Amino acid sequence: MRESEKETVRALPIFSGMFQDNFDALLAGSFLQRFPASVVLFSESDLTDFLHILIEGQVELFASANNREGTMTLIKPVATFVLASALIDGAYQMSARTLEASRILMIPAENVRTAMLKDRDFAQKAVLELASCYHGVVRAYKNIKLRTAVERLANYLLVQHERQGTNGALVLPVEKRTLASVLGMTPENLSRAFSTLKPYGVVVDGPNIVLNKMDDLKTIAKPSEFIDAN
Amino acid sequence: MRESEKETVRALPIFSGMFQDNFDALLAGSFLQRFPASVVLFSESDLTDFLHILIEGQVELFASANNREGTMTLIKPVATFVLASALIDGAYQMSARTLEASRILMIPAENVRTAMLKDRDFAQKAVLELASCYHGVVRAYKNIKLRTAVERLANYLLVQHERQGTNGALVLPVEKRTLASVLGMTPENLSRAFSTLKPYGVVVDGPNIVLNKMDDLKTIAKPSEFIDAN
DNA sequence: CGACGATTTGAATAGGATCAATGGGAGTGG
DNA sequence: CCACTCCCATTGATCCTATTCAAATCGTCG
Repeated sequence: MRESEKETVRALPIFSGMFQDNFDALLAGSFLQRFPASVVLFSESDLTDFLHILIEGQVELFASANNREGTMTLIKPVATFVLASALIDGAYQMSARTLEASRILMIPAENVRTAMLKDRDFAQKAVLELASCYHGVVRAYKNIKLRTAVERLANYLLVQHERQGTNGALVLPVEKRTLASVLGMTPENLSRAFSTLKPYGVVVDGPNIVLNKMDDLKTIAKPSEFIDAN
Repeated sequence: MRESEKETVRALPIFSGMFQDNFDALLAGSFLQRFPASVVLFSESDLTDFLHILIEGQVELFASANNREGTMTLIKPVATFVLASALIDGAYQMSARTLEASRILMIPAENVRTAMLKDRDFAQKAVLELASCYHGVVRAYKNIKLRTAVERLANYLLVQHERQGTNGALVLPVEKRTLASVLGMTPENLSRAFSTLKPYGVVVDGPNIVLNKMDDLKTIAKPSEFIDAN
């Protein structure tokens, strides 16, 4: 890993308060690796060797069962993933693949567990991160259990709209087929869900979305502070 | 709290390795409270005042949106709940109600955060507990996203069957209406799912279930190590 | 140009929910 | 002890949501 990159990593919130010795020990045996798009990084049954930190690119965490496959969540830079698995020392529980060419910092799980014990600041931040991830999955679980497909899409659009500046338009950050999987539906059904939202002022042109009737859209979406990410 | 009860609590795995001073500080301001059945303990929007530990009884964590309600998970003694919320110092994110008369140890969330910083053994165990809860929600999320209602029921029966001794029979530990909510379906649909499983050797008599064709049941259930709890 | 994959649309089907009605305990009060 | 009530569970009928299968369009890339 280059020195400049090491400094970038060092500046990440989760590492920023660590003692230098502990940080160096944590990164011993770590490496920053480049992956092309559409590469499987690990499978849910693999034993957790590394805590991953996505520096650049995009990663999908997904799961399979029967013959079905579903997106668990999308990871965007800069963020850790599979922290829980790295702490528990078992299987990853989720599979991962790159959606774009990506750079990923891979830290031996063993080092993470050691650092948790040695460095109080790191332990504190890792715990908060983990608790936050927990609430993230809880939100996703509520989302799919308590809402219909159209409601999930409507709320997704509202969240993206806010994140992208609340200016009446937004751009889908992923392919529609991936979005469908994130929202727990088939690509065909996503197409139809967009059609259903047309009377609510949702205009679709490829990845470009315009929201013309925010009030109507919110009426059908019924957004909830405790489901939709801030 | 009585001395005998305090000792029971002290012996719980999550506390067993704590220094006595830290344990005493953690329990300062805590109380063990009795609740009758069907009482709401807190709502998802409430600020997290306490880490809860269910000593006796049964508790349901649930969530609401639109006009719908869904069970997130059931808590059985002895187990902590809302650990993540207690660490983050925000809203509970889930609501809770007793399903039976219950005794619950309530520890001020502030104390938990302090203990995490002061006591390494407690911090270590709390982190593992949290990571384990995280994987629990991930499993639930996979379960509902990748399986049909009948498959969820079939796998639920297989898990309960193992937990209860793998002797060809099991007893449902909750009312069917609650089970339906846990499995993400309506009570009517649960009834029909049981009917669907009849040709697979599932005989239902109230809460008593007999499994006569384990192989057939497994064929339709397609159990997965990474979805179904051990 | 031609192949491939993403997206959309249509038609048919399956999975679940809703509404309504009935039967069956458990608990209550007379 | 019995009648009554209430709630759970089951069953039927119907409706709605979402998936599947098929086909057409479109854009990208070699």
